[in-house]
Amino acid sequence: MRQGTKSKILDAAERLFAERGFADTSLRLITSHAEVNLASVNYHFGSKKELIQAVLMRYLEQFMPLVDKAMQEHIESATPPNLDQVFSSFIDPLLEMNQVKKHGTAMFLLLLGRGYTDSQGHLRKFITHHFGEVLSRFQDAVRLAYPELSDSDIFWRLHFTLGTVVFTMASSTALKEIASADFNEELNTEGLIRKVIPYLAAGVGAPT
Amino acid sequence: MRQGTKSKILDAAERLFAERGFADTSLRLITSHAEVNLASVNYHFGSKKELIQAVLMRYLEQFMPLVDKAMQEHIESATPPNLDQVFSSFIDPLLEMNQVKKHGTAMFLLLLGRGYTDSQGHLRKFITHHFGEVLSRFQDAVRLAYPELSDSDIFWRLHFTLGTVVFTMASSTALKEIASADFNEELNTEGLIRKVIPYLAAGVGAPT
DNA sequence: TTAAAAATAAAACACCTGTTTAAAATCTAC
DNA sequence: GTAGATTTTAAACAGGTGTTTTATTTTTAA
Repeated sequence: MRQGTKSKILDAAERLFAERGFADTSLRLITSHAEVNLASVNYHFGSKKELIQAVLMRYLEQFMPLVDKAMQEHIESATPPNLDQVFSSFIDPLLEMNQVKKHGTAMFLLLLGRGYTDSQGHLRKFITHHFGEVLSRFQDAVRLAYPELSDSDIFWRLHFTLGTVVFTMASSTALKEIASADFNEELNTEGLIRKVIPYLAAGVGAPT
Repeated sequence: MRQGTKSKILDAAERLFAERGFADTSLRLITSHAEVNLASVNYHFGSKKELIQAVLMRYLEQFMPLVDKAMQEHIESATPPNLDQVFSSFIDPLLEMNQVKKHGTAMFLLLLGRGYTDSQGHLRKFITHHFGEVLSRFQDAVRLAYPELSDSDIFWRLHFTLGTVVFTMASSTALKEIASADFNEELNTEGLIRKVIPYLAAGVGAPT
């Protein structure tokens, strides 16, 4: 066989989750698109919940080390970074997801968004459990760039930021269509990322 | 009877939608909480989709005229507004939702968030269809506050803003718990709104 | 009071859900 | 080549979904 059952399931699940969300994507839909037997999902992954985590894990374990490295560099640098630099550190890791797979960047952000907003947010716990240190390293870099900001304000503004990114990606298809019709502006994922960075940096850098 | 069937359904549906999302809330769950017959949902509202719209409509038809009035005042004012003023115009209409019903503000924003991110985004079309003029009046006020910003950038940044608000509210319960545990900071919905306004104004006002 | 309209109720409809079982097929190593 | 483990398959399981039908009750108006 060209491709193992497990990875055929992951590929189909990933596409469908991004398109329709987790709740609206049935295992039967996934397995029919993947052209595998229904029972193989439970055989290989245990449950639907674990399949969702496996789909995201494939991206996270590529993405997080790259972010971590960039934040480390900011922290260990002789001169403290500014917010634009900190946020721009996400651009390369995000675009690297396109190497992993076609439209990987958009898909990763889409999945992340769905994971954070869909029911119960069990993915939030999953992510903070597996990658908590990376997130706190990011927090450290922001603190260096804006030392006057309290820990509480850093916390809140970073979540505002996450919201902006995640929501924008979740609606990006619809938004790109409107922008294309209204402004004759064809934007790809990279263009969108570069549009949002100044917004985020200014927001986090706002006076309190 | 104390309360009509129709409004008992709306109240129960609203609470459950906000807690669990649209897809994860069944009509049977709604009707059992509302203590009405299952069939009464389809009798009074036609379908689940129309029930969702009715739940949001109850808030929107209170909220939108207030926003519209505030934006009109900015537009007709002799001196152009600044971005902080434009965004602060949302505070009162949002808090007014608490008069409509206990925890109304939080619930309204929660529902709005779910509606924008849940499947297919049919609520986005519903809102732009019913309240398109209000949204474009908001756009006009932003243009007055920041004339150098292109229409395309206004469009994108306002959607970034919507993302911030909607995502923050959708995760607000979890976030408030973390903030309470980590920073001994008890934040209510109004406090959260006042925390997010400077962030939004700075983001939209960022240089391009 | 009575006839028409509106609302409620219980039951059935047709279909979809994630998961499990048990048999068959395939692959792996001796 | 054959025994054993791994993987795939079809079928069933137990329960949930939104919606519709039919009958009954309640409300409204003449």
